[in-house]
Amino acid sequence: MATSAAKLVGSLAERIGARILAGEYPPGSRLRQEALAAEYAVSRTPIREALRQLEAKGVIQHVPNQGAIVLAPDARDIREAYQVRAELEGLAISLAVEWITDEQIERMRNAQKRFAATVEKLTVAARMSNAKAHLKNVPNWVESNDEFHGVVIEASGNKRLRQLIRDLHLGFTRSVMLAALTMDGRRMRENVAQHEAILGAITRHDASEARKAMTHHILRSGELIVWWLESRGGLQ
Amino acid sequence: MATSAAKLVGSLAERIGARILAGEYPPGSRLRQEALAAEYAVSRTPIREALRQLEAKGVIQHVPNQGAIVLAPDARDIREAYQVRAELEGLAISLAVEWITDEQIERMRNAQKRFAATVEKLTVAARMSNAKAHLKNVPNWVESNDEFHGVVIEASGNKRLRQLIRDLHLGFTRSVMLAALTMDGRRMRENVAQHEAILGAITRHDASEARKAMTHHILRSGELIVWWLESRGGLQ
DNA sequence: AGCATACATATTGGATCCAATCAATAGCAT
DNA sequence: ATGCTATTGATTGGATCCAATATGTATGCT
Repeated sequence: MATSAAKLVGSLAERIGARILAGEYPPGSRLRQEALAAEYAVSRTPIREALRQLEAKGVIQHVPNQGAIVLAPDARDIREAYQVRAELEGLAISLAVEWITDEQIERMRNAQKRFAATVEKLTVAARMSNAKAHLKNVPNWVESNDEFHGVVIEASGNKRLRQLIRDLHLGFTRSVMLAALTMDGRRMRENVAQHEAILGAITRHDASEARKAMTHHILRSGELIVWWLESRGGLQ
Repeated sequence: MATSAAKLVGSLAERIGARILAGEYPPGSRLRQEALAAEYAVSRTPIREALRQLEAKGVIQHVPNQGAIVLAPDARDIREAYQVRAELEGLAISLAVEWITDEQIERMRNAQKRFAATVEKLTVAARMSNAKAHLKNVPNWVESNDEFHGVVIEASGNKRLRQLIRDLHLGFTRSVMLAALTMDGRRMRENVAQHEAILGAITRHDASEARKAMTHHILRSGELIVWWLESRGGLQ
């Protein structure tokens, strides 16, 4: 019974990776092959191959006779990754400026509208310490932010660049990032303003200004996350 | 008899990757698990895991019921990769400028001396169509060039950046690149001059100038390789 | 009680097994 | 001959097996 699904291993790696990102397999925890095999109703063989892929992508660490451990990046790792990400997305937007279509700009504008509206709601939720309203709006924050950045990367037309940026995101449990980025009203509005500046520059097709705005935006977000992590003693 | 070597799979992936880079498994060729297993005197299991790692790193492509194929990047892929590499090494040097030690600058200066000397010999070899002298000097070209760029990346102090740049190099059979870069005296001297400019800027600790020189240098090399490939109908 | 040692169990890692799929060849009809 | 079909052989892919190592627990000693 070789392969019922098209690419089982790839799909397993994706699903496991997603759950790491979601924090369901927390940083530092061990991934037992037998348990994963049972969970996904397959044998250990494809699980092992999926884990090797995640290892190659830097999501997990493989200790010789001990198995796979979800990596727990420290402040320095995050600072390094954001430095690189700022640079790559800076490149992306400087390329995108030349090739972006009006339709894509429109998508960014819409994403930005949703982003601003969500930030407004999150700000209110934060002010009233309304955890429920907060949780309800975080997915919208993620969606509109991803769309905004995604359009830029797509418009850059560089597939390799896209792949690298995507891989950079793996390995950081999203929930912790989000906590840092969606907790404070002032910082979130700062984010909105940065997006606005980016949107303005790209609309004017001003490559160098767009790049500057984008790298600044990402570096600032990175600093915020690092600050947040350090102020509460590490990730996890 | 679990694991005699510390990390068998990793070592296999490295060795197979090296041979791909060396062109011994040429682009487009199929990698048969059984053959590899025999070659490295192991069973198919660790081979399969190593192939999964290489797949995750973008060195090979995994077609569902057909196995692994060495990727054959086209001109566009190479252009994309060099665009990214230029950006990443640009970032690396702008960071390195701040942290580089005198000892590291000295290492760059030495590498540059060897590089210039080797280019001189290669130029003579090219002028006299002396293929033997050419082949004899290419390893020196590689070594001094790698050292030059390696010091910069090391001095950047960003490990993630280093990892990314290393992975970017995988998947391009080196021999073809080298052919493009070491064939013409004028281009090689241009390369030497670019290294000189980089060295000057980094010695003066001029970050923006160093970055400009580095990105220019790499973009130019990329163009040269693409031109070379297109003028002889694709890789391999 | 605290600590070290020894044993039992759990887990990994390579080898092997077999079904499913693909590639190649041979056979057949047009 | 050329093109199509069927069969054989090669190869992949998931499951299973067993040895080696690590982990966890119980036992004995100070």
